[in-house]
Amino acid sequence: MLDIKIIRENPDLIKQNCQNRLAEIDIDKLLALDEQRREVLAKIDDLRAKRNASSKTKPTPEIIVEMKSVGEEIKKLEEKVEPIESEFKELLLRVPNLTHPDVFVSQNEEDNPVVEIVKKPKKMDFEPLDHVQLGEKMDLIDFDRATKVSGAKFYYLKNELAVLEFALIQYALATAMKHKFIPFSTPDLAKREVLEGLGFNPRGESTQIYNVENSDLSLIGTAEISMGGYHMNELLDEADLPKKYIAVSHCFRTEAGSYSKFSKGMFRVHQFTKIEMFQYVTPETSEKAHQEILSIEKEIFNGLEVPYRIVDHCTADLGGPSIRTYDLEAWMPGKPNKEEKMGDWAEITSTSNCTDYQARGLNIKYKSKEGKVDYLHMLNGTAIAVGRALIAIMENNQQKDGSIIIPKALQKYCGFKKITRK
RNA sequence: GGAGAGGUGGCAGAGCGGUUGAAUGCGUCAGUCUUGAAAACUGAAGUCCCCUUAAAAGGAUCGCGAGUUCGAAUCUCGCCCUCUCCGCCA
Repeated sequence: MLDIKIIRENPDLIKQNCQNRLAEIDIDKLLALDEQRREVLAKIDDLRAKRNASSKTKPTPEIIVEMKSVGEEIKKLEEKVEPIESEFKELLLRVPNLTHPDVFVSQNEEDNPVVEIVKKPKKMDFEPLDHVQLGEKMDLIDFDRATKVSGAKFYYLKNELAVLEFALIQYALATAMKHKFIPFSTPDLAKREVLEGLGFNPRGESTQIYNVENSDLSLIGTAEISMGGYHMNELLDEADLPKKYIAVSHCFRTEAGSYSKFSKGMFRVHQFTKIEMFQYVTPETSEKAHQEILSIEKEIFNGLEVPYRIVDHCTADLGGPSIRTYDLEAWMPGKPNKEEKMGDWAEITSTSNCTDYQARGLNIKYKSKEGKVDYLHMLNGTAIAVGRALIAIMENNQQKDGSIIIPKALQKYCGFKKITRK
């Protein structure tokens, strides 16, 4: 969450920021609620001071009577603040983070500037199949039985593709570990307070999150949740920063109301495996850490030999906690673009600098060498989202006969160089 | 799932209705001493809220939430978590 003090002191800036980011939040109402709650809280504090003072001396019968009424007054005021407080908090949680000054301001979500086309798509001298067709032809994915067992937007990986999932995991872990990231395998469920602290809204109307019945647990949509919650309510030492983690988890998303035409097959599903980078850093180093995560993402996808480009989210497309987000978009020859032609760029990774927004929500601080205590900065970034990486590899590396060449970097982890069928 | 014990400051650990924000030890920081360090001695020190240019004052905080009471770390209830034993299980 954002610091209420910043909102109090810069209401116009915050309003403009909300507008740029398509966040419809009534800041005036938030500030009015803030004022109201502080006013009542001040009264409560005064009454409590009175009570505390009296309970330090021996109580006379008269004082006991007087304090009894003070107690009732306090209770009344507490009941009065309660709804104000909860409405205030609910509103505050929805205010997005500030925005990095270099982010392109646009209210159109499609306006993400392309920073760099790192590897261009290669021309194919045959009509490429999409990953669904390839999966069927080479017996690698079973959508129909997944639908039978689990419903729409699930899949079974089969044969070489099942092995490739684990090869991708190992490759992603190994690459990040070269950069001193500590490997993790995480819980796939997390408590509501963790989700909320990180800026996810598990019970909102259009939530992407599955909740577990009769509990306050949710299925995580990303290991950002399990790794972001990892240091909740902790005070870290600056000497121990940065904390660099690389985590494997399953990810679950309801994908309520999402398109199907442009998200065919394995592209947008309810469950997938993802390897995620996460960093806890000092405020001064978070921009550098963000660039580091981006550069590791590039290293990983250079190794996978996939054509890709980098985009820098515009204000309209930024998630609430992030001040800046870069995506890697891979070229997918089997994905139709808006003009219905085959081949389009599609998001395969995303890295965000969430500065102190999540740290404030989860109460994670660090103690500097000088002894100062402050919220630290938190960043996340995809190493590999397995499903989408597989799509990119399959569609770009397919041969005319439907066989698929495995990138060299993966061969030592999966033990084969090509997927072929007689 | 059943039985028992327990959750107190950075850590360990007292306190079990009123002057306790909390003994004591360890650790941390500053000072004295020392060429320097260690030891010893002296002193400082939690976090959050509110109000402030600042300081001071005030409030909250002893797992979380509710209750009893003039007054709760201390009593009651609910929840969460940890440990020991039993059962079950990959």
